[in-house]
Amino acid sequence: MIRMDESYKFKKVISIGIVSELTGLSYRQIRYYEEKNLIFPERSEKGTRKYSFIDIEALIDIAGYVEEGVRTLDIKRKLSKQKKEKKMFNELRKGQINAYFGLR
Amino acid sequence: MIRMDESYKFKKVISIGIVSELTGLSYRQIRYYEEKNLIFPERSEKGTRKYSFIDIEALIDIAGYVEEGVRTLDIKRKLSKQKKEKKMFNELRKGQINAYFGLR
DNA sequence: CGTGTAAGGAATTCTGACACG
DNA sequence: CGTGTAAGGAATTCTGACACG
Repeated sequence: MIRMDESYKFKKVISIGIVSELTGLSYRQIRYYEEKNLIFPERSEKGTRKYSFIDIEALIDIAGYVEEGVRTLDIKRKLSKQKKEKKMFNELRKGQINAYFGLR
Repeated sequence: MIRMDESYKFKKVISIGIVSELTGLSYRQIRYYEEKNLIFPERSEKGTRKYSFIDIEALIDIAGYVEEGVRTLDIKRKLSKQKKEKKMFNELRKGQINAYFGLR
C-alpha cells in the first residue's frame, strides 16, 4: 500500500524481443524456461507473449543457475522456496514496523 | 536513491500495441502526439517504437487535455510547466526530509 | 488541427520438428 | 536435458499520403 509503484514491476507488457535484449537470453531459452514452468508470461489475444520486469529479473536468476549446471526442475524448487522465504520476510517486516510505530 | 524501483517507470520497453491497449488511444493518436513532441519514445534498431510507463501516464493526461479542446501546442506548454513544478516539489521535499532527520 | 484509413513493405513472434548429446 | 536452427505462417509496426474540416 505504501508503494503503489511496485505494480509496474508485475505488469505484463514487455514482448519477447525486449526480454531477450534485457536478459541476454535467446528466444529459445526464454520459451523453454516457460515450458518448464519457471516463468509465466501472459498472452495477447492473438498469442504473443507478454512479460513483466519481475519475469526479467527471474530470468536473470534462472540463467545464473543454469550456468551453474542446476537442472530446470531443481531451479523450479529453488524459486518456489525463495518465494516462500520472501513472503515470510515481508510478514516479519510488517510486524516490526507495526511494533515500532504502533498499529494505526 | 531510496526507491530504485522507480527506474522501471522510465525504462522504454513497451510497444505501441500495448500502449494503445493501456491508454485506449489509437496508433494514429499516439504517433501524432509524438510528432508534436508531447512524448518521446525510443526506437529499436530497426525502427519500432518503445515506450515507458511514464509515457503511458503522460498519454492519458494528454488525452484528457485534447478532449477538453486544448491544442497540442498548449498541452506541450502545460506539460513542461508541470515538469518544472514537480521538480520544485521534489527539491522542497528533500529539504524537509533533511531538516527532519538531519543530514547523514 | 487532430484523426481515420487503405497500401505496401519490413520487422516480430509463433509453433512443431529435427539435431546434438 | 537444454539449446540451436530452418520453415512457414500469422500478427505487429512503419511510413507517407489522401481525406475531412
